[in-house]
Amino acid sequence: MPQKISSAEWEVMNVVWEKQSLTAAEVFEALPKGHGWKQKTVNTFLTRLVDKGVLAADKQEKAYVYTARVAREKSVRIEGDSFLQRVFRGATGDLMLHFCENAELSADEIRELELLLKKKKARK
Amino acid sequence: MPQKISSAEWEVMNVVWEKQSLTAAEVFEALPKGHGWKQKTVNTFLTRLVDKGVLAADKQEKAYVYTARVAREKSVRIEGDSFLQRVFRGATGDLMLHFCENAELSADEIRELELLLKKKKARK
DNA sequence: ACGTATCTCCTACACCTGTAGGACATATGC
DNA sequence: GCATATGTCCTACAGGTGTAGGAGATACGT
Repeated sequence: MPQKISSAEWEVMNVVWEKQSLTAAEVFEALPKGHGWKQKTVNTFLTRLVDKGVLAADKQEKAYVYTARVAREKSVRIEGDSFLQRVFRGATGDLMLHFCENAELSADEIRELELLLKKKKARK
Repeated sequence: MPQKISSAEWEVMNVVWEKQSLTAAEVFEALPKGHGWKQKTVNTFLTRLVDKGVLAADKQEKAYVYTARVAREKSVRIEGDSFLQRVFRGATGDLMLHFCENAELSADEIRELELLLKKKKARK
């Protein structure tokens, strides 16, 4: 039911989810520089996210404060499933192998993954 | 250099990569039913993929035969990186954990992953 | 050779996305 | 109170995407 979040909108949502509650100016400030987006552009993204029901805009004196209405986990699951279907036709194993091969993982991350796999095996 | 492949186009590419060389009608035939796409719609996707340089169209008598000009592995890497950045800000570990938690994995897949992780650890 | 089935080519159109600009309301410093 | 800064609202516009339709060329059966 939450509508699709576009690529640029994800950037915005990532900062909102992290910082919880911010004004448009604060979002602009917190965004990784390098996109080269103007404040106005960021405002557009915010408005669209509100239209999509992903953000709530709360008028405080002076300016709106934006807050997420959709949990990050939920959006990640939707986007993840979509990616999984599109690119790997739902084969999670293939997906995991791909990222496992094509990515750097810290020793810690590897340990954590091994643990998770062990638990998964045990649960069978 | 290959342009972005849209969601519907991925479906098409998936069958082309699998079957190697097909006509528009064959692609249409091979596509998972349930999209409800008309032949004309599929044709549009094929044309656009040719424009993007992802497919080659080869005029045989009667009809064009389409073939991939870009290796699946390459497109998967590009799309994968983009997804990784967008949703997990580049944190592969988080991505892996997400799919590990949210997905069914066969015993075989788990074994294979464990093996890969072990190799990765060894290579440090 | 003629009708019929195929295929391709060109065209369309609405909605989404990235990218803002300008007008107008409002708060703030002095 | 007035100029200035800040924020919101509405508008725009080109390129990408999903979704085809119709016209015209071509091959095929008889």
